[in-house]
Amino acid sequence: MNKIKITFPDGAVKEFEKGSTAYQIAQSISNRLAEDALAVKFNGSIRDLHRPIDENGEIRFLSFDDEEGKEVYWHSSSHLMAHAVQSIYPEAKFGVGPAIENGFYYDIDINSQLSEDDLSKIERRMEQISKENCSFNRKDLSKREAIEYFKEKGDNYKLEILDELDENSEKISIYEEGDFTDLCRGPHLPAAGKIKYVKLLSVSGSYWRGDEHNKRMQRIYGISFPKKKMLDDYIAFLEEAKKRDHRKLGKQLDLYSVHEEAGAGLIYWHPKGARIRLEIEDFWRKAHLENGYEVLYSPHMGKSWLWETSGHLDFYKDSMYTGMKIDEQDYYIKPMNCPFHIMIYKTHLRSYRDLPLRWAELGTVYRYEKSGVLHGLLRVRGFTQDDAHIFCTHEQVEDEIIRTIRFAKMVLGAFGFTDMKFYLSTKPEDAVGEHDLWLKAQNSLKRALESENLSYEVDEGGGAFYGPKIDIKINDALNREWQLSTIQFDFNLPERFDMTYIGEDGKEHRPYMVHRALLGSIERFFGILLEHYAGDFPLWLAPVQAAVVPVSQNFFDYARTVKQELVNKGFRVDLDERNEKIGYKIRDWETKKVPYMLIVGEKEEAAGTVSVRRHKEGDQGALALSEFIDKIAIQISNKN
RNA sequence: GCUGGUGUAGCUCAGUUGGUAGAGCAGCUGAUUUGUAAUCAGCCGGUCGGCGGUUCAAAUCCGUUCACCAGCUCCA
Repeated sequence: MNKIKITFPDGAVKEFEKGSTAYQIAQSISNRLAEDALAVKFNGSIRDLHRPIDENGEIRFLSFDDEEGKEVYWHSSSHLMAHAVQSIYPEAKFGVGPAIENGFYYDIDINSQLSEDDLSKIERRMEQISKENCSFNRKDLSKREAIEYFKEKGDNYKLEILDELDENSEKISIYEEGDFTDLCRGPHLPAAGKIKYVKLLSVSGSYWRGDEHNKRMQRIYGISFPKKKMLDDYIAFLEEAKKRDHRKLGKQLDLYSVHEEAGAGLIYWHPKGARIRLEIEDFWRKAHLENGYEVLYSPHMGKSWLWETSGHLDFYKDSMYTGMKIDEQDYYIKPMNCPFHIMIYKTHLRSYRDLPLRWAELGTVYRYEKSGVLHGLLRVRGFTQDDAHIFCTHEQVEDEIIRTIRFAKMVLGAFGFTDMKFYLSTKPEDAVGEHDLWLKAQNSLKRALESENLSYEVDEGGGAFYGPKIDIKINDALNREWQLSTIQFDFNLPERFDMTYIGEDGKEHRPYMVHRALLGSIERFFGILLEHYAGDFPLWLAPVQAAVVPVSQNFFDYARTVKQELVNKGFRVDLDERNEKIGYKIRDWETKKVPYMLIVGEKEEAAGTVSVRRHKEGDQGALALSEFIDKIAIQISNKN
């Protein structure tokens, strides 16, 4: 048989010569398809467009709109970049160069330190090579041949990779692109010419195989697109993200600070930042009390007994702040709240009738984070978790998980996060607890997600050592993903602290324990929220909700009565009594991102109105003060 | 923690080959009494991140330390 049958995505089946390439197949359908395709998926596996096809099967052509097509595009781009680097620095040796979520990188070993200027040099060289449109040619070698080849080149990195490849199961392939050759599994674009718009973003240090004891390499990050508009949009996105950086906005809006002299990773909340935090916490507390939780407070430190019992001193001592001696006893600052909640649990003999217990605390903890990982509010050394522990019976646990998921959706939704993804993490290798228990727990998490009709991804082996978990990630206004909520089983602590309850049968049983945080930490959540809203907080969170701006000193009296009335109604209002022109004041309050300005002058005083100016929108015209009050009261209750 | 980079006034930033620090904004004072994104003038403000060294002389060169930035690793 010299014919093969190819099935297309629309169900059509056509015959082709055996050994036809995917490119030829595409061409026979339409030249357009052949031009747009980046690679193909044949019988479920991705391949180059130019590899011959010898068997019947299903074919799908991948474009830049497909995640997989994008990956091929960016992976080929990383090869193009390496090619360009090699032509400028012939002595360069290459590590790995994969596609990543947004673009690609390549680890490069050269002696000179690369700068921004060098990046644009490499960029231009890439454009040149792209114009030459040299093709990516695949060659299949045996492992022996490949080793021979890279030995000759003196390329130890590739030899090291080859060394770990399984001789039998994998055919080794290399790709040639002009005079550049690289060990690679592929697939690749047909030719470099498809890579049109390239931006090299940064260069930074990395290590061979990510191990700091190994040789240091330089990693160049870049991104590329087939259309100019796509690149422009991406660059605009980067600029927007930079503008929203919470560290920048935090300073600009006077929300928080960190002090070199006082300790890295420790956050100082200024009045306006604290005001927002207060609103977040008030909402949080009220929501918990309304949803069957009770609120606890616990100490910031405790004797070493707590941490020996919990196991933290064994497992996590390096992340705990050094203990201190008080009355010949060792004390530690708490890195988590759980043992304290367990202490409260154990103050009574608990009955199955008491369960479930849902105990929440805004608990401030301290963890030693390595200096290099600190990052504004997102990674700090002292932070307040919106922690809760649910103690329940085996029968109750599934309902409790469902309740928690619903509650999380409500709480996150209040902050404008409605786009969320769910992840189920299962048993890791170094787990504690019986396998049976794990399976049961994982199944109840799974059933909870499914009964709520939530689609989720499974992270095999991604659970904590003490239990499986559900994580919730949200997408912010720039469509960036952040992990906020986590719901975790714990098989470890109930055992270690010997927690029990008396069941219906009059016997002692071990309660189930579930940890959960919805916002994660208040600090980190605040940073994410700040970037999400770009500092334009909704009215219910805004530290100053309205500024009363008199046109001149003649109207200060009226302005004061306006302010007072709003303050009496519980709104947060500033009065601008500065001796400045109105244009100056408006500009100033706009830059402070205050949601409303109330301009008052002769007309307003005579009519008992205020001229309303909405932040970013401008003049809204005059309203009677009472009308304005009604309007914002509604807005606040809708959390807009 | 590791690699590279950065650190100058409250903020944003200038500062030539080493000769002893400057702008704009903010702040203060005065004039102006203002109608929807910057009124004018004057003044105040800096151990040039800290410590140590080289030098007649250091913001500038060297060492060290702290902090920040990008990334790596890590994130119970």
